Amino acid sequence: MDASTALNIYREQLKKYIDFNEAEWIIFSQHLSINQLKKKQYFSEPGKVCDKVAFMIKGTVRYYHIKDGQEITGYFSFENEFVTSYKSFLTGLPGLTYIQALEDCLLITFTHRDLDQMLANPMLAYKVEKFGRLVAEETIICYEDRVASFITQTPEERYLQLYNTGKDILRRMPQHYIANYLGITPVSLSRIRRRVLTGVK
Amino acid sequence: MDASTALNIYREQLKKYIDFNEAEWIIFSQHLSINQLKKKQYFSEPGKVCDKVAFMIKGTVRYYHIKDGQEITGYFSFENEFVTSYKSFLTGLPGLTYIQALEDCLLITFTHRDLDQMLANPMLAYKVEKFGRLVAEETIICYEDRVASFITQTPEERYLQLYNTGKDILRRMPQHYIANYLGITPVSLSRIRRRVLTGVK
DNA sequence: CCACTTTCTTATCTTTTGTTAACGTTTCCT
DNA sequence: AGGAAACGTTAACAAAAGATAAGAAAGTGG
Repeated sequence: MDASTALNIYREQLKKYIDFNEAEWIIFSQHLSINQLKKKQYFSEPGKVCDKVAFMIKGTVRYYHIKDGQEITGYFSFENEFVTSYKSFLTGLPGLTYIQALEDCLLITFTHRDLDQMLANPMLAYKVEKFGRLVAEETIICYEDRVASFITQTPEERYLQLYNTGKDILRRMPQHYIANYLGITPVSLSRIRRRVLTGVK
Repeated sequence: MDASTALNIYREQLKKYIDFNEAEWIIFSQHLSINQLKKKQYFSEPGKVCDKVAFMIKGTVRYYHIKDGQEITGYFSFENEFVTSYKSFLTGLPGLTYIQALEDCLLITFTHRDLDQMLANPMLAYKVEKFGRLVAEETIICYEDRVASFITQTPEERYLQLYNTGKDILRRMPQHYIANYLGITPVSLSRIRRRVLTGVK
């Protein structure tokens, strides 16, 4: 895929949040970069500041932490979703999360510095503020549901909910990553699946 | 406390996000209401749209769901924090959460309709957009940490972290609410506390 | 001030999850 | 193609959490 196709996809997807006119888009797009990741490359690593927000044109990433020498996968991103270590990006402090490409990825990114420049530009400031607010609000809604699932549901119920709504994750991610995502071990998820899918035991 | 004192506190606290000049504040504050809740009254209830964002001047609330006839407390808000059922407010759809006063509360609120009016007012739009973005981003950071705690920590580790950083919750909330907040039962938290605080068993 | 509710702990028992290890299968890499 | 790594399941055991109930302590509201 060439750069201009990718940018057009981005512009189209952004209409969900904000509709730039031609003049605005010319300036906005000057702050964008194309970023390609080979499988297993990192978009972000613990100890480093994640100073970019990416939009996934093609590919998938997973977010994971290391605890006691073990990888624990907390999240995934797919096509047409944003990718960043939000807290690190917003605070400018080093993050704790690996963000790793699971397939070759094509990303469109802007840096925090570019964001600041856009917010300082009267041509763009208002729409970029709105863009930021809407993306942040959408993110909050996802988190609200996710936290509620940890508070009110058992691991088995979380799996069933994912089974009914999370086809992308189930289809495209290995099961031991999904187990982490649900807050349980891979062995435990294997047992839950036997209970749920076969009715045995 | 009288209304003007409360509004001054609000204005002062908002400086963390945005600094309104006199003219702006006059307009902004016309969209604010004072809202008092007696202990046990509800700020929001399941099945109803939460169409207000509140700022807590005085008091505390808890957020809870009902599951299988049981209350499950998911969150708390204290003085100088925002209070809303974010998803319901943003989508305009009925929420699932009770937000209940645990003490008599003094709140400053604006409705979604007022927010729309402010965003439509060129005098305020830019600063209110920014205000919304910054509050949303702060909320995301809290959620990111909270989800990480469910993914990477055991209930005991979550309790210890709260013990080291969450003095307000520990000091002001009954233990069975805290248990829910940590994603466990009150009985289980009582056992964890014995293990942790006495070293027994 | 007294009854009533709420809160917390403890005990017992059951269920679930974690841990570790083994095994077969699939996928990956060169 | 062939060796290595990754993946999913299962088993056995230990550890933890859930459910339920009982009782003590603290707080609440007439």
